[in-house]
Amino acid sequence: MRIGELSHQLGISNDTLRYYEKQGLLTPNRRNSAGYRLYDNNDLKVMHFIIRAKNIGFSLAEIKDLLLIKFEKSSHSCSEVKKITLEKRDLVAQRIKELQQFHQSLTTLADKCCGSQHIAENCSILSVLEDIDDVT
Amino acid sequence: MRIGELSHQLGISNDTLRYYEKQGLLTPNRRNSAGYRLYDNNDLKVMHFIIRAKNIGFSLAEIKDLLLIKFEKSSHSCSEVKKITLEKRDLVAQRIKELQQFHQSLTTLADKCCGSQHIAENCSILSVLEDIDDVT
DNA sequence: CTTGACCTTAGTCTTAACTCTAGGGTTTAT
DNA sequence: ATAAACCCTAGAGTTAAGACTAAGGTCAAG
Repeated sequence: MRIGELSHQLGISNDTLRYYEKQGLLTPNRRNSAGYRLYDNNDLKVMHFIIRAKNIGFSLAEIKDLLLIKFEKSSHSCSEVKKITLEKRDLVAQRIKELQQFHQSLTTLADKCCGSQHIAENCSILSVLEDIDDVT
Repeated sequence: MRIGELSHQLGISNDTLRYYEKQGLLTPNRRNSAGYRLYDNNDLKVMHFIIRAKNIGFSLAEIKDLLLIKFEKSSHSCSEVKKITLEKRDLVAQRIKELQQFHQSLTTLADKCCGSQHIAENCSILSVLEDIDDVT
């Protein structure tokens, strides 16, 4: 498929795809005679991965690292790969924990807010900061 | 406390604190005779909140929104506040789900990688994209 | 009473991640 | 066969979130 079709499927712009290519994230392996980029289904999958990683908060440079994680036919580099992967995973786990705390904070806020009208004057993010700090 | 002490406690720069003030996130309520900013313990708490929200991926503009969430002495605005809060919370929940999927993907990758030597040639992020897409 | 650490504002610079523009070639539908 | 829709490259512009600089005021120690 050409760039327009891929970008449309992904809901991103052609410019973004070309930018990612420039950053070394995804280069389509073929061009047609006119020089148009030709993407395949694997490219689509890779882009899904990239977009997901980006939403999670990885930078393009980090995503490039992730995409470059590969077994290099030696057990040495393989264990290195595993180490990197587990480090990234721990990072993700840490973020999950933080998000869960934040989720709890917002729940606390929503509960205080309007749940019972008579404590409505406490209805502010600032009023739950202590709860948040307790969790942290 | 003055700006230097606060920034030191938080592990951020004075510039960042002044920048946040410019963006309307946190303005210390007092200055000394020389014009130095004077922060108190509540400011410290608010900054902890801001930093946590930022780590989670909220933009400064969004954090400002969060900090402005307040009960306006009318049940109408209070229900509005609750709506906004729950929307933000849903957003956080969505991100938690995505992160969990990503965590699973990285686990799958690490397991494939070096776990048993004979499948080591599959040791690449790309080789688990299908698993990821199944989850998605 | 001066030296060094700290603070002020205003303004410029940087980086990441796009986004847009100009100027041109290609494909497709009518 | 031509207009509309698509694609190309190179390079400039934009935004967020700071970091840095200049030029100066303040404060505590020796």
